[in-house]
Amino acid sequence: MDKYFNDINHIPLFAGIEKSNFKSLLTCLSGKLESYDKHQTVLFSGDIISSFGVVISGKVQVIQDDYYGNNNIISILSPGQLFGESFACGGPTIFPFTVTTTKPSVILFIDCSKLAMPCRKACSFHSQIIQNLLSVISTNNRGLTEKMQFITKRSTREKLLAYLSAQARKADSHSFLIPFNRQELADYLSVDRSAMSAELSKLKRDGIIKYRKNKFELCVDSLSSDNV
Amino acid sequence: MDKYFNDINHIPLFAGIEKSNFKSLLTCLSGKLESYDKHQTVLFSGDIISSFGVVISGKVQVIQDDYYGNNNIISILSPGQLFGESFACGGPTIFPFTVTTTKPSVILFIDCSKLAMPCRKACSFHSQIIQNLLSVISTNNRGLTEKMQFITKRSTREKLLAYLSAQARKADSHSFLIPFNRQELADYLSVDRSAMSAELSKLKRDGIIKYRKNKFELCVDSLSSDNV
DNA sequence: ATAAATACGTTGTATTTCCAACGAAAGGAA
DNA sequence: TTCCTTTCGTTGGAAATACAACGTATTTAT
Repeated sequence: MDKYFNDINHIPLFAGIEKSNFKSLLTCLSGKLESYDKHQTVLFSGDIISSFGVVISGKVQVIQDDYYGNNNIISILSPGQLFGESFACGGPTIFPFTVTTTKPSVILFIDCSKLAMPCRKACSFHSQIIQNLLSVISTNNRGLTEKMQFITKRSTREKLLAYLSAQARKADSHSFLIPFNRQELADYLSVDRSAMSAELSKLKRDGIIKYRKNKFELCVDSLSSDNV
Repeated sequence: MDKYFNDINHIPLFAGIEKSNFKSLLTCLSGKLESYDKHQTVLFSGDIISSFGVVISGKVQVIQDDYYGNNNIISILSPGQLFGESFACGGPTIFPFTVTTTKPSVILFIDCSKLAMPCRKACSFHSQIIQNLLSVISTNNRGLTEKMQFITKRSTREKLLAYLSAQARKADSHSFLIPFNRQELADYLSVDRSAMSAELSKLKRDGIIKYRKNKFELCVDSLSSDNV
């Protein structure tokens, strides 16, 4: 069991937790460790969950099977990532996705209701975990909110400009690197890659942006609202 | 001051908190009440915040001014709603929106770092608040995730079908009511209203859905993945 | 170094969406 | 009732997107 916990500090949920405290923490939260083979189902869509999962090792997929029987991959999770947290933390809720392993995996389940309750021992790491969980969910939230701003734009051009200007703002510079290649950027903005590529060319031709590979630059002299 | 807190139980963050405990709770969390006139700025974009706001009375707007100087309304908040929570709860963070009042408003600010810490009095409502906050943020998260599933579809037809089948699943029935009129649905799915209306008609003509006003029905005999 | 694979831009066509405008239907107010 | 407002569906033209296909550059593997 110990072997799994060598790098718990790389897991955002356990940031700032002493490794020596970790076992008692698990007891305190009644964490449950489960092992799965490849292609096993961890959670079924429709399950009512009050605990969330932490991927300790392996790899799992979160899948949505819709009304028409199509399977959509919602996300692919690597060690350190959570699933079900925003369902379990709102009281027992129906979980609308199916979680399956794509590699042999070890998963830690933590009961949400145990979390918020102050434990008898008033352990210091207890409040740390709560803060971490709040932080993880909040970060997730910010990511979704930000992405929403881009995707809700109607045209590819607007989506690109919204995305690029947000990156420029973050970098606090006209020029900046983006962490995506073209296909990934297209997926992120949910547009067609080739159409996006064409639109990028047009933006360049129009003198609004410059780019080369994943280095982009917003042209200052184009900063009028006409372009958006 | 008391006048503001007559219906704190309608505020999700304070669900389950006894009104009699409320004052000591505020002390415990060092909550700060602030009053604003109409059209005052509550938070400036770029502010570093470690506390979030609870709209007690009035009405406020959350606005994003982008790189090109355009103002986009992110959300309009009524009493009981929060802002800044997913920024403040991830440690002190730069807040990328501007918050302004559109009516005279009273806002309660709560420091996030005070929340997670167990207080000296080990008050019971403290853990209740944490659970509530987790619940609020989680619910927000679920809403964003769900909406994302619809909006990331490429065509209006797919967006509609994804949305409608999700509603059908929630209602656990082929027929169900939706809480939007056409314009609101179009805004939610971020498509053009008239184009959406046309697409709805086409879906009806194709025998895939039936609808009248805001009552919709998915036709069972059309449940093949060909339509999606 | 060579070959294979991947990433990227371009183009043309078929679809789809947007946008503006209009009329019909439904609902509310006087 | 009558008038006014809002909601909704429809249509047509302009614009944008998706999709498939292809050539080139760049990267990775052998």
